[in-house]
Amino acid sequence: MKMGVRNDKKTTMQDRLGKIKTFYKKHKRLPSYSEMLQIFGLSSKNSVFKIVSKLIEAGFLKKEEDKLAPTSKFFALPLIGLVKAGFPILAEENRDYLTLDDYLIGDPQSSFLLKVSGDSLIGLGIFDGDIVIIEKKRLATSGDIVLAQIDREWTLKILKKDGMRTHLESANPKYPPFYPRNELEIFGVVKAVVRKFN
Amino acid sequence: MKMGVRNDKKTTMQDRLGKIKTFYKKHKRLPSYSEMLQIFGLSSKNSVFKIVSKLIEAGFLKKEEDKLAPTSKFFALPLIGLVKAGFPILAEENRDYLTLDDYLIGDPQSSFLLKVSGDSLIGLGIFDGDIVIIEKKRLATSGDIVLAQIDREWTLKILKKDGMRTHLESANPKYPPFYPRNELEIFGVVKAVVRKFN
DNA sequence: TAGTATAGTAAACATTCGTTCACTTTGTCA
DNA sequence: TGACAAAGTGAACGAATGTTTACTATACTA
Repeated sequence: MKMGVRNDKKTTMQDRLGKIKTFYKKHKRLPSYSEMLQIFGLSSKNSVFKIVSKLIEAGFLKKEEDKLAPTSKFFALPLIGLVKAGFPILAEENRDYLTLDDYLIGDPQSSFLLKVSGDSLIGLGIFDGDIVIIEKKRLATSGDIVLAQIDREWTLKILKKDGMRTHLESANPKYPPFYPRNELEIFGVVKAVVRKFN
Repeated sequence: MKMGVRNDKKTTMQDRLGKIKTFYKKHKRLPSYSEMLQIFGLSSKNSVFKIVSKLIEAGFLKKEEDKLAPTSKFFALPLIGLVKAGFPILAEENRDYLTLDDYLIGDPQSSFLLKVSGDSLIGLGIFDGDIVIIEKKRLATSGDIVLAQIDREWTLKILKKDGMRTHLESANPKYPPFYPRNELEIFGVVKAVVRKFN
């Protein structure tokens, strides 16, 4: 059996990669070679050296300027498309990889999260309790979901520019459009929404 | 003005923290002290040493077993609640911090992402093009959103157990419930959903 | 069964690491 | 103006780092 060998090797490698991932998740950094010694239960640094070399070859780690660092493949989750009837839904090939943080957050410096309350945006699939990622900015274009202060009251709504005037709308037929009496100040634009089940 | 001093200091610190964050985002690791020298444009390692000490005090970095590592505050985005009329929406105090990856992904090893196609779950706020986080498992409880194979066809639906029988439902009145002719095999449970706008 | 690649051990190495000490410069407040 | 804290410089240090070389044990292949 030709594949037997390669699979055994692979599982061991995956095991070790898993141990490194666990370490990384806990410590937010890669273990040093000495630490890998303990993690792997080995006793020669050269063993670690070889293992790391293979992980670099496999594309999970990399070196830049002699420093070891994880690649994006190290973090990313496999992203698959739902092929209607096809089988190879979890096959190794044709996989994309995606890191949620990178995918969702453009500029971390100017972003923050907001826990949504209310049902005024259910039409856009934003429910009570969802968390939206907001990018701080004072300008937005018509159709953007904005965090704004309308006549001193904070709200999360859809920005609509009809000619000269600007107003806010809900995504729920229950609520009427909001026309500012005096001020309408925009503080940020919703870039993404996330929701956890259970 | 008492605050003037502290604010000036803070911005400098924030600047430097920002530079470290930028480095981290690019290299997926913290810069060494020598690298910080370049990043900060300084020329004595001891300067870096002092700066790092302050960042540790401020709670952005930490040491464990003599190794420098970022804290969760280093990564996290501020999470705020929408106080109806209150002002201090972006105030430093009373802030929660949240890392999306940690928040959304429970067990990275057994999780993968799936790009949703179709409108069968719009009732749950899961739209065409959204990405769901799925945890691999073969068992689920009634009400879970599951990735399943029903009579050889892959689908993402709500699992319903009515007594002995098990079937799948949509979250869209357009579609009828699906009762398996022969087989119904569960492959994973949807733990979260994310959607990017624009 | 002999041959050979794979995995691990052991010791030695220069390099880089973070830290400490002593000193200088800058800026603020009384 | 003088005093004092904050911010930065420069050199020196032991300790830990990743890498190399040489050797051993295991296991698959022919």
